[in-house]
Amino acid sequence: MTDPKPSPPRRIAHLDMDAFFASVELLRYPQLKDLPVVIGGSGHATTEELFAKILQSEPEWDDFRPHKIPLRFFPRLSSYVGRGVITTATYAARQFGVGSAMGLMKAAKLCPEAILLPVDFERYRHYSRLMKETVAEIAPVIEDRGLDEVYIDFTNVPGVQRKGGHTLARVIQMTVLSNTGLTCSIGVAPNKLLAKMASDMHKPNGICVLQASDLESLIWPLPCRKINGIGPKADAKLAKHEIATIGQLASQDPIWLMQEFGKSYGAWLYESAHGRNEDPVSPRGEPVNMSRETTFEKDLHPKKDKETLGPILTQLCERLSQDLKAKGYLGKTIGIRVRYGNFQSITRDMTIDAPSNDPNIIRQTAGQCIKRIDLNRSLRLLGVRASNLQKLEGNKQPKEKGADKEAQGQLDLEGS
DNA sequence: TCTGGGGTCCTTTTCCTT
DNA sequence: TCTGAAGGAAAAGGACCC
Repeated sequence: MTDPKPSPPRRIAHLDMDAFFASVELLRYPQLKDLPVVIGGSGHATTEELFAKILQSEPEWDDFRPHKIPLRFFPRLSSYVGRGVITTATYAARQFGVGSAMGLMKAAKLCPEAILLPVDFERYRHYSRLMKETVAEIAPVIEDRGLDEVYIDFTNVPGVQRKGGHTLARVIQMTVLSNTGLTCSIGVAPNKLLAKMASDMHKPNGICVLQASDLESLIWPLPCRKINGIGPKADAKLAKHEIATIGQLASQDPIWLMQEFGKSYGAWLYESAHGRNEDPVSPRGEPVNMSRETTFEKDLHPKKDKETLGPILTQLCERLSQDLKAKGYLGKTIGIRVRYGNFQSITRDMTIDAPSNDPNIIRQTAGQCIKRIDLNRSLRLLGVRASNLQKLEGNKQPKEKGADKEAQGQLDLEGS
């Protein structure tokens, strides 16, 4: 007997919001449209706090509505002091050579007049939820890929047959626009790998439908880096072998790729270059780890700056504990991450007897981990991480062990 | 010279137990 | 008691993503 109903060929969509952070900010501050705006930095005030301060010194100004705030009140890049990078920049800012991941001090030299807005994750999360709820009402099988992206399984959604999914994608695009005020780009293809590349092809506000037969004409001419999973390292290694395009990658001997890049990654490279990918669209499961980290304004020395570092570590542990509690998890393994002045990062972990989300236990364990690093080199970054997570059932809180005396602000750096 | 903060996933190394 | 092999778990590191 044969299968009564052969499963239909997969149709997978990838939805990517257009310049998400910047677009959300422009919804709030439309007066910034067409101006150079960068979003980023770290540790500085929210825009609300900034404006509250500025408005205090301008008693005649009493219209607090965001879209009424005059341009002169917006903070400029030139006035930013400290470390930090640009998370995203508007097109007008990019014309000055300013772009994502660039240091703010460097960007300030290129475009001092650019307006600098702090990252407002709360607001982005709100729009992200709105977008995902909108999509899920039309096509319920979605996979979360961060704030501004989702994969959608179109295969069994009514209407997918029309124009290869183009019509359905248009419906989603229009509904997202109407519910959020934001535009997005959608790619539709036989799998996630190709759908992701397709969504990038007609940006912004575009739709691109790819068939398997488009591989040679549309995918193979693209640079290898366009494959989601080939980063700067792999790309540089491919370039050394004069493999620049996906087509060139596809023509390599798979055995050679596996020898050169490892069995698993090499095989994956070969399959990807041929447009093959069977990954299902699956809703994200439980988180694997949670962490909090911070980069210091200037490098701190574990011994000389002990009084400064201690409270920072304690605060990171408290924030991590709050995160774990808010999401209902316990961590069985607690670890730290440090980055030295030369950007080298190292980690130290420790598995504890009973999983916990207690700030004192996290602090105590992190202190033990710190003892195992080189304490004679200055640190640029310090982070705390909980992994081996276990879901907390109901509202049950774990029995708290006695608070450790050294958990209250002193950096635990010396051997006992 | 500059290089954030969350994450996921994978591979390699180290440590422990038998 | 020592030694070595084997296997698994934990720790460490790295690449990648948004």
